[in-house]
This record gives sequence, structure tokens and C-alpha cells, in this order.
Amino acid sequence: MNKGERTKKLIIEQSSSLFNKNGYKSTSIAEIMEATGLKKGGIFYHFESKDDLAKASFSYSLMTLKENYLQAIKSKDRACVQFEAFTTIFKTLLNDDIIVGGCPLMNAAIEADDSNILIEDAIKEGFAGLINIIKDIIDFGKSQNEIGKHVDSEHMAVFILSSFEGALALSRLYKDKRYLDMVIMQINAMLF
Amino acid sequence: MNKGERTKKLIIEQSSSLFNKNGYKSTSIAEIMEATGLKKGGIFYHFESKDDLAKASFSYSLMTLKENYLQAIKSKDRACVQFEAFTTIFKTLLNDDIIVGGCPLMNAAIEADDSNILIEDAIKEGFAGLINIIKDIIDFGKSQNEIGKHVDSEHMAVFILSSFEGALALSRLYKDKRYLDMVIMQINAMLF
DNA sequence: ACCAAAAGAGACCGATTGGTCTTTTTTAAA
DNA sequence: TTTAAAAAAGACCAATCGGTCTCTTTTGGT
Repeated sequence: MNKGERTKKLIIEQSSSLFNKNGYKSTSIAEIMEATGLKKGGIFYHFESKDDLAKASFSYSLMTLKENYLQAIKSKDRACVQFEAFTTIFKTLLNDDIIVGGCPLMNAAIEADDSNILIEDAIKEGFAGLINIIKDIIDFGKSQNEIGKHVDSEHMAVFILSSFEGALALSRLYKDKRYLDMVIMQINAMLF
Repeated sequence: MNKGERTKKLIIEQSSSLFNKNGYKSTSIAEIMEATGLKKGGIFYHFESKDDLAKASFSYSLMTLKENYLQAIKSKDRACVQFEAFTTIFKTLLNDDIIVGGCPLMNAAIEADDSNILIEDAIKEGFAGLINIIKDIIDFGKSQNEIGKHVDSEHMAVFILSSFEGALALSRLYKDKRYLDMVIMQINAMLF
């Protein structure tokens, strides 16, 4: 990886955190300059606009999150263990372990609502991917007789994600993990 | 209501929509000027700062929402009817009937995350109030033997609100009411 | 109808915004 | 070690930001 690639990576890493923490509109080029230690010329050499950088940063956040989910789930041979692995990663969105500033999908969805069409498709794809990960776990559980065959995988996946995202927002607001913990417990009782 | 009060009300009405639709940071005084037909002098005569106006607008949105919930619920003599009334109002957050731009609480919570401490307390109070409305319905349902006595009202209220907020975000993103409809159905099946 | 007070207009301000462009420095292959 | 290309610096730009202040208009009680 040559100098240019390293710098570009650095910019994306730093700016993706800033964007997710403070939002797209609230994050200025000046802040990204400070976080990266670069000047304007250095940043706009690698990205043609703030929008361009935001898109790349958002993709990077999604990729990071997805990799963590898949990595945590794979090689688990039971659905309930897979689901526990999934929730473990999801919980990291509370304490900013992997990604800082909460769930990038929800953050982007709320900010893009009634405006930014630029990344709207990326958000939709991101959510669809996340729902699919959950759905796969449920389908696996059904095939292993861990989960009742009558459960509608797609619906249940949407239901799980909805409640998780809402609870995450509450837990982040109140700085109290119990909201998310409680919802995860309820869902677990519902599933297995 | 004299001229000043009428104007102040107009500003709050217009700006609360703009703030909820586009977010606090993304809404400029210039937009509010255009929406109200006033010039800068007219707006800053009534509000000492954008922050001040934002706080008043947010309070107004919360008050509007709360009034609608309570109005819809009151004088219903069965919990399941009360809950249906509640969901009816919540669903209006999808098609911008009462309030435009989605749920002001979730919008504010996401934007204020990792920044705005100014209205953080108001958001917390708002959510607490909403949870309480749901909790009251559940408690009423338990007293009427519509809902099982073993149900933890507080937990269930949080669970319901979490899933509703998450599903609302999904339905708004995909412009597809089925996400929220489905989650409401699931919760109904779970409750009654 | 008068007039003080309330309400609003709009020019103006410094700071900050995203972005451009020329110049300088660094990189890495020959 | 040389050198062309890649990378980064940083001065500069117009536009927009929230906010102030003075001056004008409108309001509503007398």
C-alpha cells in the first residue's frame, strides 16, 4: 500500500467516525483536517467533494459492521449461539467499541429522511443486508429445530431489527444499557 | 391573541416542521424566513437565537404529539381500543398527517447524540412521557383482565416503543407502511 | 385621531462553509 | 542519484451562516 492509499484510508477511517458521531451536515472539512492532520489540499486531492467523502465513509462503516457480524456468526453451529454472537456485536454500538456514534444505518436513515437522496440507496441496501443476516440465522434455527417452523423468518427479522434499533437509541440517549439488554432478552425468549 | 403572539405562533409552527423534517443543523434562518414570510428582524425579535427557537419548536412538536395521543385515548373504555387509538396516532408519523418529518423524539435523539446537550433533557422527558402513556394503557388492560397480570408494564412499554420507533424509521426509509403495520400486528398479538 | 410602544424590515457584520488552484514537497521507479 | 509523477500545502474564493442594530411601520389603548 503506497502513500496515497494509506492517506486515503486514514481520511476514511477518521471521517467515518466523525460523520457517524456528529452527522453529515454537522461535520466540517475543518474537523476532518484536524482529525487527519492534513490540510485542505491533501483531502480534496483524494476526494472530489464532501459528498464523495461522505459516501466512501458511509460505505466503510457499513462494510466494517457487516464484516464484524459475519465474522462473529460464522463457524457457530447453533442458531442460538449465532444469535448471541449477533447481539454481542450489536451491543458494541452502545459503547462505541467498533463503530463510534451509534448505528450508522439508523443515523443515516434519520438524517437522510426528507432530504439526502445521494446515499438513500446505500442505506436501504445496508438495512436489507442486516435483515438478511438475521433472517439467515432464523432459517438456520428452523432447519435445526431450534426455532419453530411456523415463524416467518423475514417478518421476524424485521421485527428484531426494529426493536433493536429503537432500544439502541433509547439506551444511547439515557446512557443506560438496560433498555437494549431488556429488549434483547425479550426477543430471545420469543425466539428460542 | 395580539399581533406579536400570532407571529410568534406562526414562526414556531413553521420552524417546528422544518426542524423536524431537515434537522436542527440543516435548517437555516433563511429557510425559516421564507416559510414564515418574515425577515430576520421579525424572527429575532421573538427569539433571541436559533437555539432558543429550536427549543421552542421542539417543545411545540412534543406538546402537539402528546395532546393527540391523550385525546385519542381518553374516553375509550377498553385497553385494546385505547391501544388501537395509540397506534393510529403513531401511524400518522408515517404520512406526515399531524407532524411532518417523522417522530420528533427519535429525530432529535439521533441528532443530539454525541453533541447537543441543550435539548437532551427535553428528549428524555418526551420519551419518558410516551412510555408512560403506553404503560398506562397496559396497566388499565391488566386491571380489566384484557392483559395478563404477569406482564411487566414498564418493560413492555419500552419494548413496544422501541419496536415502533425502529419500524417507523424503516417504513419511512423504504416508503412502505408494511414494516410498521407488521410490527404493530405482532405487538397486538403479543399483548391481547 | 393621536402617540407611545410593539413589531418588523433590511442593511450590515465577522465567522465559517465547501471548494479551487497554484506552488511546494515527497515519493518511488529508473 | 536523478527525475517525473504523485501527494500535500495553504492562500484564496464566493456563498452562506447566525446574529446585531438602526430605522421604519404597524398596532392598539386613550
